[in-house]
Amino acid sequence: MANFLKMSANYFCKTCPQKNCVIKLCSEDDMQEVSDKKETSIYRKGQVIFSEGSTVFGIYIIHNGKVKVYNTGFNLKQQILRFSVDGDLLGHRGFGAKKYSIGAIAIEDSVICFIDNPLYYRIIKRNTEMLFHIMAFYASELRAAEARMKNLSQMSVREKVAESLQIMSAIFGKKEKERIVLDTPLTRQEMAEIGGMRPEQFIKELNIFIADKVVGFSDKNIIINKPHVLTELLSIYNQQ
Amino acid sequence: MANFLKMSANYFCKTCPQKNCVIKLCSEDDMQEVSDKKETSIYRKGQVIFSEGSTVFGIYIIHNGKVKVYNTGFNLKQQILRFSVDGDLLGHRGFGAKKYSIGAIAIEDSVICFIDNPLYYRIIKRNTEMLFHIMAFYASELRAAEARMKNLSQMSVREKVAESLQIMSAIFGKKEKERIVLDTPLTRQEMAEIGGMRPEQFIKELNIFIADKVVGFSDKNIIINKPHVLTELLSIYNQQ
DNA sequence: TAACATAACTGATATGTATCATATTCTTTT
DNA sequence: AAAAGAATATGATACATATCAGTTATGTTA
Repeated sequence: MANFLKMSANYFCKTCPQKNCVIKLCSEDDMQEVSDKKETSIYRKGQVIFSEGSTVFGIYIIHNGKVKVYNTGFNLKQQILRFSVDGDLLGHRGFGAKKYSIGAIAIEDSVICFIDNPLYYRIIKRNTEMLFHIMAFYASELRAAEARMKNLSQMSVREKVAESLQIMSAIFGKKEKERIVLDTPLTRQEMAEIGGMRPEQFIKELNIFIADKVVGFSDKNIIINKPHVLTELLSIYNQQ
Repeated sequence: MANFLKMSANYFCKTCPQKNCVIKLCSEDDMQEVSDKKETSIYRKGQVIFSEGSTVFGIYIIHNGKVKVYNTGFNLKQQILRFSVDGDLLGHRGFGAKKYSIGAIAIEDSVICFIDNPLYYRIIKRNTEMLFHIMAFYASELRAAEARMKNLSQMSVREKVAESLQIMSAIFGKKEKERIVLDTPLTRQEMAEIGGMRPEQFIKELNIFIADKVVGFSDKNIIINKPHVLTELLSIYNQQ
């Protein structure tokens, strides 16, 4: 972990380059206190950050990296609820609860800061701007969760695959002219879990998109050749 | 609306009997200010409180009554996201947004207080206890939404009907010994929309529960004769 | 009370989805 | 480089669900 020690010099909140972090909305004093007391760790790809049923001790903020937030159903079938990326809060669903109802796993090497509850509670009491930002974040996540709830119950497998591709585009996509390259570490299984599908279903529909030239491959990456086709397919769900 | 004027005497926050209202967590001064500036209205059964796409001006609190919160999918298929009852916040998903992404309709005559955003923002800034209560409420709603997201994508129609019956029990159920009487104004269509189903599906599965004596009728009310059968059927989704 | 409109219910059928079995490709390990 | 294991892919089949058409019941209005 020499790597960790070398990097940790960047983890003073004041000089931290992560501009999306909510701690940036704190007063100078509070930012200093967080800087002193937070614990910053590296999570390797596949490593568990917290798991379903484990105790809530505080809140996490992603310095950099990517995390999948999931929930295990019966017979171990998982549903991916959300991806969290640089600057995102993580574990905020646990606010006011004793145990996490969901789990979080790093899907690439990630640097994540942890702030314990007593400190977190103190700073949100004192920093209105940060607080409003967090409340607005909760509200937007609630809207997103409910929109997906409706979508999952109404979409066909084909549409779920299209939506999953769009969600992955937002997280992993790199634009190349018209095309979007999905450089993602996700397995087909995990891609299927975004839309609550089986891997076979995902693969079959994906291959239909490939036959239609909407999607392609390059260096084993999925390439979305015609993003607008997906957008049109899903437009009936996204209007307003 | 003479009825309204007569009742409005009860709507001074200080003397209001609604103990679950978050305003009860405010300071005396703030409660007085809310009491003066809020607008209390009666919504008749079926009346729209706010609709999808309408502008967010503030927040609602249910003095008494019952409200369905829904989202319209394509070809007008609706998904009921949640029921809100006495003391609940309503419209809080709109926090930080310009427009509502969801709609709310009274499903029985309801008395609802409205607080505009400037006032709401002022009081949550100043009242930490209220604020923490609201944040915990957001977190719990997020957990509930995500749990239902998983359930909707994994449950069979039979299980969705069982879950819908449980959800209705929590809102409309009156316990009579072992049995639960569902005295609800919901149509079959609306019951189906709780679980994202078609009314035919709901009715068919409901009748199978009736054939199995798990559910029955009395005075046109649905009676859940054996609540434990539903609980067992859903136990695989609720463990942890 | 009759007529109408809405809601509730039933059955048949087509479509879509889940599951299983198996084949192929890729990746990792020795 | 060979072998083993994992991930990906494909096809066949059974099952569940969606949809449609039509019937019965209920409630509302004139």
